Parts: sequence; C-alpha cells; structure tokens
Amino acid sequence: MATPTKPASIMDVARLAGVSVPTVSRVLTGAARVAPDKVERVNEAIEQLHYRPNEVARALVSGSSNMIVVLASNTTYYGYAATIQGIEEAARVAGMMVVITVIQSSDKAHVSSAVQSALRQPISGIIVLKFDVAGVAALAQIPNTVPVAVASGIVEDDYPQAVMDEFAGGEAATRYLLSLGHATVHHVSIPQSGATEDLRTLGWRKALTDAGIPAPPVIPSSWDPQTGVRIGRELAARSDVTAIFCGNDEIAMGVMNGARSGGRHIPTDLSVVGFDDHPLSSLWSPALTTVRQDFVALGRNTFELLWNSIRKIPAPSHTSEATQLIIRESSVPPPS
Amino acid sequence: MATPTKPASIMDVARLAGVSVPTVSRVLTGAARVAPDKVERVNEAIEQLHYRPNEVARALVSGSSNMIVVLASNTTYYGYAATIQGIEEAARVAGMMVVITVIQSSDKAHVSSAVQSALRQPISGIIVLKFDVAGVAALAQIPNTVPVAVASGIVEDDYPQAVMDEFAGGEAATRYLLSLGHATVHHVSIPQSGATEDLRTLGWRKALTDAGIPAPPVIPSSWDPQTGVRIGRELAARSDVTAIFCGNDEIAMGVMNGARSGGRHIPTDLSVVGFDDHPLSSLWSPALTTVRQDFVALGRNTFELLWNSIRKIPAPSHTSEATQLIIRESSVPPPS
DNA sequence: CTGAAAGCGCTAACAT
DNA sequence: ATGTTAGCGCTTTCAG
Repeated sequence: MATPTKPASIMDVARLAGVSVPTVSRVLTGAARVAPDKVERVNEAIEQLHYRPNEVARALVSGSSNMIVVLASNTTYYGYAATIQGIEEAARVAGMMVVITVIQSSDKAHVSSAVQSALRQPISGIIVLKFDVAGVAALAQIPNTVPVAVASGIVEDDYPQAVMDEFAGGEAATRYLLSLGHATVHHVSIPQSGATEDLRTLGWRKALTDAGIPAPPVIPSSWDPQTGVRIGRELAARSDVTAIFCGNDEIAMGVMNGARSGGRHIPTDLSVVGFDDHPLSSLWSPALTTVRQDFVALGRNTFELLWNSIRKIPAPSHTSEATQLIIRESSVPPPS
Repeated sequence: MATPTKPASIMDVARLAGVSVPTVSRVLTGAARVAPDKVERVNEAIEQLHYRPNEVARALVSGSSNMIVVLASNTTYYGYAATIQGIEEAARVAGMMVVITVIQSSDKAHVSSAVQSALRQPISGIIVLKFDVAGVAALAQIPNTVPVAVASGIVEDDYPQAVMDEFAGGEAATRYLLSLGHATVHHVSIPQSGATEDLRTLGWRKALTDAGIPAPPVIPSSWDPQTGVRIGRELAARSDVTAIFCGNDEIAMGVMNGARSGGRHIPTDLSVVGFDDHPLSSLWSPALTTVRQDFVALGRNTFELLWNSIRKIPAPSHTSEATQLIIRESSVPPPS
C-alpha cells in the first residue's frame, strides 16, 4: 500500500521471467526477435511487477533525451499559450516531452539564467518563442551545438523558423480600412523587438505607400492593454484619426476603451482593427474586426522544424502560415 | 564550428586537469574538500572544455530527477495558463523543471495516455490542474507511489491541494447583487466536474438561502463562451431575470453578448457578475464586476505543496487563497 | 535466438 | 585529501 517500494527494475523482470536482462530489453525495444514463449513470460512479469522502463537509464545509454524546452517570456498571453499548446500537441505524438522555461524579463541576467537552466538539462532541442525582445535575446545566447527552432518573429538568422504571414495580414487590414474610405490609417504597434519594424507594421506601411498616402508616425504600445487605453484616450482628441489598425487584439480593446472614454463612438466615429483573433474578439462589442493567426498551427510547425533538425532530416527550414482578415463590426466607413 | 563534437565528459575534464574523475565530481558537487590548486586546475579545465555535467547520469545515480509534470486539459484558457506560470515560477527557484502534458479530452483513453506518458518519464512529482473533469479523471489514474499535488477543485481526496476560496467568492458576489435590490440572482455555472456542485455555485446557493430566497435552477454552461451567448439570448427573454452571476468571466462576456442581442441593455436592464478577473474584464464595456482570483499564487502554492511532499517535509497539506469582489460597471440596482 | 560482458557519465563507498 | 572500485538501469556488442 503506502510502502514506498522501489520500482521494479529490468533485472527483477528478467529474474521473474527466468531470462537474461538483455532479453527483456529486446522484447521491450523490439530490437531483435525473441522466442514467443519467452516474450510471453517477460510480458507477464512486466505486468505483474508493474514494471516501467527507467527512461533516465535509457537516455544515458542512448545519449539523447526525449525532452525539449520552450523558452518564452510569458505564458499567459493568448498567443504564447496557444503556440505552446501547438508545440505540446506535436511533441506528444512524436513522443517528446516539453518543458517550459519562462524568461522573467529581457534583462541580460534573466535571459541568461533561463538559457543556462535549459542547457543544464538533458535536452535534445530548444524552441524559442521570438515574439518579443526577451526571445531575441535568448536566441543570441544559445550555443550552436544544440538544435534550435524559432517560432514567429523576423527571419533574420539561419535558424529553422516558423512564422505567420503577418506582413500580408497588416497589409490586408490596412487596405481594407482604406477601401472603406478612410483618408489614412493610424497604427498602434506592438513592442519592437529588433532593429527593424515588425511585419504587421511593415505591411501597414506598404499598403499606405501603395495607395500614395504618407504613413503617419507609428504609435508604439506595450503588450499591456492599459497602454492601449492611454493611447486611445489621446487619439480620441484628434479629429484626423478615423481608422486605427492595432498590433494586436488586446491592444485594440484597450484603444477602443480609451477612445470611448475620450468621447468617441466605435465604430461610427472611429474604426478599429486588431490582429490575432483573440478568442474574446468576436464577443467584444462591437465585435472586433481582426486578422486571424493560427497560433496552434504555428506551434506545430515549429516543433516539426525542430524535430527534423534533431533527427538531421533534411527539410525546408522555414514555414509560413497564412493570416486571414476577419471583418466584423468595429470597422465601417468614416463619418461623412 | 559546425563540427558536431560530442560534449566533454567528466573524464575529459579529469584528464585535462590531471586528477581523478571523483575529484572533479567533488569540486562540482562540493561533497568533499579538494586541494585549492586542484580545484583551480579543474575549474580551468571545465572552462576550457565548456564542460557541463550530464544531468541524465546524475539523475541515474541519484535515482531522482529534477522534473515535475503538470497535467492540464487546456493551456490556453487564462486561468490554466496563469496557474502554470505560477508553478513554473516557484519550480524555477527550487531548481525544478516543469513539463507540460495536456490531456486532450476527458476520454478515458486520452486521460490514461497522458498519465502514462507522464509516468514513463523520470519525474519526481505530478501536479494536476483539477479545474475540470479531465483533471479529476487524471487524478484517479495516478498510482499513489508518486508524489502528487493538486491545484484547485473540490477538496475530496487526501492529496496535498491548493485551492482558492471560491465559496466565499460566490457568496460575496451573490450577496452583493442581492444588496443592490435584485429579487433573486440567477447562476450560469461552469461545467461540473464531480459529484457535487462547484464551490462558486455552492457559495451562490448559500447566499440565497441565507437571504431566504429559493435558488432558481442552475443554468449549466460549457467553458466555451459561445455557450454563454446562447444562454444569454435565452435569458434575455425572461423578464424575471435581472441579475446573473456567471461561473467565470469568459462565460459572463458570452452571456452579456447574448443578452444584448436578445434586446437587453447591460447593466440597466440586467446586471452581470463574473468570476476570475480575467485581464480583459476591466476593459470590457461595461467593465465587468467580478471576483478576483490569483491564479499565479495558486500555482506557486501548489508547487510548494508538491515540493514539500517530494522532500517529505511535514507541512500543512492544504492552502487556500482568498478571493476578492471587484465592483465595476456591469452591476447596478434592478430596473424599477 | 540468447546470454555474458562492456559501457553510457556520474556519484558514493572504500581505501589509503 | 584523493585515487580505486562499484554500481545506478539500461542497451549494445559479441560470442555462441
């Protein structure tokens, strides 16, 4: 019952079945044929002893573990959580375990501590969620001796990387707003994490340029929707802004909230478009027009990339998921 | 560079430093004193070889790993994600790694596959997120030979368990609504996962009983906010409902959305109160009155419980986090 | 087909 | 203080 008995080892099984240890190993791994009667005796012994192979010992022999780590700066934001869910899903079918290591902040110390902690483990690969600066910083600290795959972000290094077509998404959203008759589209961006602007912003810029409209200054936001609220309030005072494309849905919700408190009515006075298609976006009032991204698929893709790299299987080193404009109620033609 | 050199082993270090393997081990673990000059030579060798101890081998010797697994049915819902974040945070300072295993559904097969997969690993403990049926089912399948701690849920078994005072929360929310003058409070509940009702529902029931008001039938919802939308639409047609207490914020948002499309204005026609204090609740319009729960703290508490159990440190086996009613704009006195 | 022997990288026990 | 010997649980030669 509560006796903390040591778990049965392969030796116990061998003894009970009356065979040698390697024979048990053979029926376990299927590495070689074993006489049917012995197979049966071994299996019986396994059952009887509730034997489960010690993965640590296996890992020691094989020199590789079935563990990968995901480095992420936050696991509560929807995009992060959904991506991790996708990674786990794909990893599970491949028989790999995923350990989560969160990077507390983009401080060099925190990043380094996270990376070192990951490296200390018997891992066969690392996935970094390059949604933000912390991700970029982590990537830079990982030695190139361990397989790495990166999810999202700008493609700027030669790691296998799964991204979404955020450029096209930003472009589509902006083009759509323009087609509604807005003179221009303002952009509240997600935090920049590299030297260049993020792709959503770049897509927005492209659409504007194509239309011959000078891009107004980008309004940078943090990930915190409260920043969006402040920005929304400020923008509410400016009569020249009739359409805002936000870097993500949470920020868009903040902006709407702020604009509203600043006296604007949405969408009549002000159209707002988000990015991501957060699960609550369709419930929002007015229902949020947005660009859908499939984070779970992104996670799956990233794992596949890593998995190929681990097994040294030649394969394309990049994947790109399409994005999709979802038109709902938060966007209408400008007030006349 | 790209040479896939095998990582240095403790033997390489010993050789380079001109000492024996155990000596290297000793400076590594600090298990015994080593002559200063040798310590230095060893450290130099370690540096030079970029040596990092193989945790697998260590784990094999010590018979224990620094890995715990978290069993959860979904990692994208806010409450789940935040709890996991708390677990990871506490685990990290304790030097433990957190493996996430998601239980695809509450099917016996899926549950069993998740549990078995966890058990196959060299883990020193399991945390199950008992937010739902899948969690309950998983708990039932875990052999009592491995340390377990559970987060949330009804306290009904003798596992170490960290919960939140959801009962008090449900009671407070209901009492508050009643104090506003509502004749009764209807309740849209989260999915039941056990034989008894969940604590939020029980708290609601208690407040009603205390006030001498017969509790109307509970309206069960799924976790999917869309179910809330349907329920909201149905409820909108009933003039006797002026106040609704929802099992969580996402459901509340769905209910509000549905009620609105059913012609009700919120809060004037209908007061709605949620549960959790989802990050977006304060941005919702009208800002959602809710009961705050600190999921991150819950996660931390759960880990501490498991950690004590792993180290066989006697400690209280249960913790309870307080909840807090946050009054915002979605609740007002009933229409007169 | 199967057992004996070796070895994965490390720590613990035992000598010295 | 430090080297030698064992041994963790398993898989992989290597004989037979």
